[in-house]
Amino acid sequence: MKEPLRLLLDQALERLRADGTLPADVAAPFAIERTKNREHGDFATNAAMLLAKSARTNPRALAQALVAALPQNSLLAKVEIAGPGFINFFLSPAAYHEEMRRVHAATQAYGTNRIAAGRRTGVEFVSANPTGPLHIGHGRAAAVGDCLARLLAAEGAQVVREFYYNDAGVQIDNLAKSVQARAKGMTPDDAGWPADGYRGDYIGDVANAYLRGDTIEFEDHAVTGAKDADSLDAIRQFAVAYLRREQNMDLEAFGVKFDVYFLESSLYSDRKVEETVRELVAHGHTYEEGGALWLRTTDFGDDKDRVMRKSDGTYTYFVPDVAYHLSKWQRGYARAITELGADHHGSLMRVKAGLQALEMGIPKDYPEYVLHQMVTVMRGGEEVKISKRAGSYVTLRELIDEVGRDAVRFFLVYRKADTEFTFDVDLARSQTEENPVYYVQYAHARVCSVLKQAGVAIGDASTSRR
RNA sequence: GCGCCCGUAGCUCAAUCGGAUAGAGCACCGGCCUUCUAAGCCGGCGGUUGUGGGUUCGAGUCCCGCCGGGCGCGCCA
Repeated sequence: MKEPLRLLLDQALERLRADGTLPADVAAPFAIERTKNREHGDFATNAAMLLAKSARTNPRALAQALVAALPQNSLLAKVEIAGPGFINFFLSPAAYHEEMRRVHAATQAYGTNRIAAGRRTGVEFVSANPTGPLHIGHGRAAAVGDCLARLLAAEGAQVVREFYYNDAGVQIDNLAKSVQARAKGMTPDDAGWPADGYRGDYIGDVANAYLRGDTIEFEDHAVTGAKDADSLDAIRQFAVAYLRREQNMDLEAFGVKFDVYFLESSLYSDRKVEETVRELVAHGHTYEEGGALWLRTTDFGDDKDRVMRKSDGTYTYFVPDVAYHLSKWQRGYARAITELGADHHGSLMRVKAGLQALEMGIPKDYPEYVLHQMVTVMRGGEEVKISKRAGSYVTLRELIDEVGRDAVRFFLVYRKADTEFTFDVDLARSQTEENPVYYVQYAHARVCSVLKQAGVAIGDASTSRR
């Protein structure tokens, strides 16, 4: 509806330029907005306020001229000038009828546009380490990231949903050691339990499956438990496969599908990490000190330099992260969006600094970050504490089973991503008007009922599960 | 101590690029069931936008200080 209004205004402005009311060369990025207040009509524009100065008149007088110059049309019932020089548009019933016809004709495509037509856009989200079941925080990431991807697609972008697996490195070692300890009959409170081991009960499940020789099938691989508690390598492979499959099942239950699962380990096997380091060294943004290789991130706005290669020869986590984001650029993502928990915001600066230090013409704001704040779970009026000691937390799967997929997704995108959020399980489950999900469902039921009473066939839009 | 995010009605939160009288839901108070679901509708009450300055025609929004909360600050990820 803004487009026809903009067209009318453009014509009016053209007339004013033609008759000399406005200088021939002025243009202003005026806005057409929905009004906040019904008394101000349906839409309003600030055009007169923005152009008054160059017309050498006051906003209200210019607004008068603009309104007088508007072409005749059937969309507008009334046009008023108000306040400091706003022009308020009141739509005619015919305008609404016309819009209804457009909705009906466009069906699912209604409201989409081509702003980002064909633009290759990578949206990375969740990216949980395969070291345990997904929790509510991952759920927020999944819901926010998936909505973002859908919105971008609705703008015509060519969206790729991407999940980055940290399947190499210390955390995975800790996982393997934990499963091994379980397989050897230890429990987390025993003296010999790995120092940074994972303590959750699921570790025992993984160990049992491994010892039974279960076969894990996922993403067209299959891994079979070797039953050998001494083979840390076999355990690692099995455990990662087991937990990746679990996470994939959680995500599927949540209605989120990824196009690319990108493995950190591939960055090593494809020599991308090496290549990245070589380029950074070649461009002179590194130095050696204390047996370690440092990246001069302070050249790019960081508050201190960061170690890239530790004195033991291994890389710190952000180096593959830079290599990963470089690969996004090399794979042709004109736009890359990385959705992260706010507790990782410290890594933003490093990754961006790394990309800039490569001197490959990657834009300064690449990638774009979307951060979400922490989620806490309330049940029975009390916060459900995450027990680090027991390794227990409320899993995404439990929440989906308990309150339903759509309700969980609804609540997780109901608030801005950058404010902390408390998920009240009892509220989400309640069948009362305090539960916004219930309220929305009721509205849907009423619409269906009205259509039924009217004898109108219920089409795709109203029977869609979405 | 430093960095990032947040602070708006009793509660949970909106407020588009800095624009009009800061809006919703819940809660509370009052009205409304012979016809589409009362799981509802209508009305009312409710605000020093944490606080003190600044910028300007105009600030919840931008800048500086302070107060309060969260997260981060490793040759961990």
